[in-house]
Amino acid sequence: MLKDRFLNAKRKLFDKVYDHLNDKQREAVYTVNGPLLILAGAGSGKTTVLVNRIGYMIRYGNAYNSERVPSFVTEQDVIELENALTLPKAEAEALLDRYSEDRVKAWSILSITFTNKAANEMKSRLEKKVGEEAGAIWAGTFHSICVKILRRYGDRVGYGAGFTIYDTDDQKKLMLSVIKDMGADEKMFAPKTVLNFVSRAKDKLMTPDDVQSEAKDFREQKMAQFYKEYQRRLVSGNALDFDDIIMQTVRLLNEDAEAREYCQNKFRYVCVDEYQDTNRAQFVLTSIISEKHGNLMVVGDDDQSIYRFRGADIDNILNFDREIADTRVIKLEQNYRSTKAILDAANAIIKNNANRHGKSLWTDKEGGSAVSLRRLDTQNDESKYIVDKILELKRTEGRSLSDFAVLYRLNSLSNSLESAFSRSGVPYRVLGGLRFTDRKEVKDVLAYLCLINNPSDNVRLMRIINEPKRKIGDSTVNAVYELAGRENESMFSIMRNAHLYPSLSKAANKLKEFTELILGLREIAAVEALDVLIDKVLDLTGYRAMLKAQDEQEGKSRLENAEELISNAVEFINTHEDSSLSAFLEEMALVADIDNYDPDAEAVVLMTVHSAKGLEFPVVFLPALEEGVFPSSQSLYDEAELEEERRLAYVAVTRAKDRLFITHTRERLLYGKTSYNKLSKFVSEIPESMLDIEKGAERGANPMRERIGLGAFSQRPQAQISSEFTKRSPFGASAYAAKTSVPKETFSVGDTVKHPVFGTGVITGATSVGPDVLYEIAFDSVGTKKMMGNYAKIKRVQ
DNA sequence: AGTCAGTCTCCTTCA
DNA sequence: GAGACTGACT
Repeated sequence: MLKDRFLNAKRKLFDKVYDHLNDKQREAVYTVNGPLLILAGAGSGKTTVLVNRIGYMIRYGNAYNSERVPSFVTEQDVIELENALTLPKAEAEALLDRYSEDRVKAWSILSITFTNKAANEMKSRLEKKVGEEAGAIWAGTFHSICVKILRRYGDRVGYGAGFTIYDTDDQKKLMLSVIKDMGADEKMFAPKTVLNFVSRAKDKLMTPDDVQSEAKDFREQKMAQFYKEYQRRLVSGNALDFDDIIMQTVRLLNEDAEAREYCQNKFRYVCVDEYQDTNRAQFVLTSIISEKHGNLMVVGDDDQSIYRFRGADIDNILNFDREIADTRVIKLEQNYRSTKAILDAANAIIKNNANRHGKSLWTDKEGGSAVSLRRLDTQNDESKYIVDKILELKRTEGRSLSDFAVLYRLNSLSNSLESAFSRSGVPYRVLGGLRFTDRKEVKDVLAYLCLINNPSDNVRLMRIINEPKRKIGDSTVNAVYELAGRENESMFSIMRNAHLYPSLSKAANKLKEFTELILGLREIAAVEALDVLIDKVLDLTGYRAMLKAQDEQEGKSRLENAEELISNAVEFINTHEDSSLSAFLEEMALVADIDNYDPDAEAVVLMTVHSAKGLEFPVVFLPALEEGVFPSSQSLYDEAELEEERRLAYVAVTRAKDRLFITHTRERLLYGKTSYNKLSKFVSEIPESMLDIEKGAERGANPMRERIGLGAFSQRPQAQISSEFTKRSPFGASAYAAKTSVPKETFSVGDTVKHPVFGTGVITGATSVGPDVLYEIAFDSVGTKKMMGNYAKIKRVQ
């Protein structure tokens, strides 16, 4: 009796303390023990749940679900609890402190995210919620956490504590030398392709031997060999690439009992965010760490899994509850971000995917403006339409420029938008593009620092040995490289003794000079602070002088970038206990960009849909929703790829809070080719009743209409058809054929056609050539042919 | 060693 | 169509 009353009152009071959350969110917060999968739809308050859950664990342990009644509890206490419902929240919270159970120690929590940005956001929100104790939580990215573990135990799997991390650029250089040294043609095997192959293998924890034994053909055999040699060189240089950071940590935890037990004992509670983005290696990693205590919580949204191309395995989230026994699954489907009109459109799109858990977002808000669809003639018209619309909404709805975002599938689509914005003088920012640490000058200076830190780093040495020019040409570098390989020494040590090698005699002095420069800087590094060191590097290597000598604009901004590194160093010294050179280099290797996206800056923001994931904007424009662009042409004939594109479309639509504008164009210049694309199938998946098709907008080829014999533009008033259709319509505008200068039926990418000789095929390209169209047609039996529309005897196949 | 013209490629991205 | 890259030339 008393027990029931107590438990009841306690739980009621908890529900009051967390009454800013909905039922599902609260259920997630209270579920502390055991495996937990939270399927969090877009805008469903995922981060709030994560933060509140950790706060709850630390403050109350498992109090809500506990069935225990503490022995001290009297009827008085129960009455106090029952009456506490009217208390202010802070007092109710304090009262519940008395009934906390198995409180979780902050240091036993491991919280993993994908990006530094997310990790930092998590840290600062935890600090607000939990206070000082939050500092003890291990919150970081997969990579930063694994590096921490490897710095401690890496020697058990052959990595000295001072290991270096290779970025994509370093990897490319290393792989190129592997391919060349193994006598293969780098045109047949592009380093990028081989690296991608290696990266996918490492994502799945496959060693070179695993890959070798599974190789399907000669090509894969060969790439497995490159992988093997590439890996050998990484290890001998005490270096890891990004994928190694995860894979070698898994290997360490599998092979070394002490390291495994350390992690398993320490991290009693493991939380993983953005779980739909994890790859196999990351799945295994989190499984091992949480194996002992079984408290693994993962949060994600299978409908927002958009990183297949970089190894993310959607099966991790789809099968989590099947792979891990007794998993509790909680779906967060209430959306607090978008209007009903926008959510309905998003649901209409995503429900066409077969491979998903199945969620449907809802909101208790009613209405909202319908999603707008507009068709324009060219991409310049499209850009102008967007700019004009923004100015119009700014005027009529009093919106700020920071309310608007333009999200596109391809970076190259930003060009025409950018010129429209700058022509009209509307402030805008393009996100993405070249990152700070990707700039050549920044990489060069970092390469100097790496070499100072670790002189046996051949890849970095080759990067800067002749930068600025020291008259050490390729032939000399190659000679050093070969000697180093033969003598099994680093290039640096060969160069120090250059005079001993006859083949280097001519360059010996210059090589020696270079090593002395680096050794001198090493001495400076030992006594001076980081910022001073970088300044000296710029001076003593002649790098600063080189940039100053360059033509004004370019050199000046590049020098600014290089010097920005000094500010980074100062910042680093101020915020880190260990401000050694190696600690700084590690930070620079792991931290992508200083995140400078300021959501309040008074400017329209332009970015890819991928980079917009996790963000939200009051008004969103989605240009180029066309077949072949979005969905991209590479995905048109592959169901899994197409589902991925559909998820991307879902992400795009769910970024919008109030208004969504979709546009497409009659013709588009892409990769130097004019293409005529149909409206994206994703837009066709939205019921017409949900769309506000603006005057002049059309739905494109609708299979239903074609079947019943209506042209795609049959509803279009005749008067408006004039000019833009005197050319040709991408939609097979047979109804207007007589009006156009091209008397023949026209086709667009994706159409199936029949040729009297070659049989059936699919249009893969359509380029306007004077008054005619040059089609590229992939025939089923004879491969791809190019033919002119006016002369080719091709017919549409239904 | 540096310059220039011709060639090739081209999606999305984080650590 | 732009940018990266290559190879030949000075």
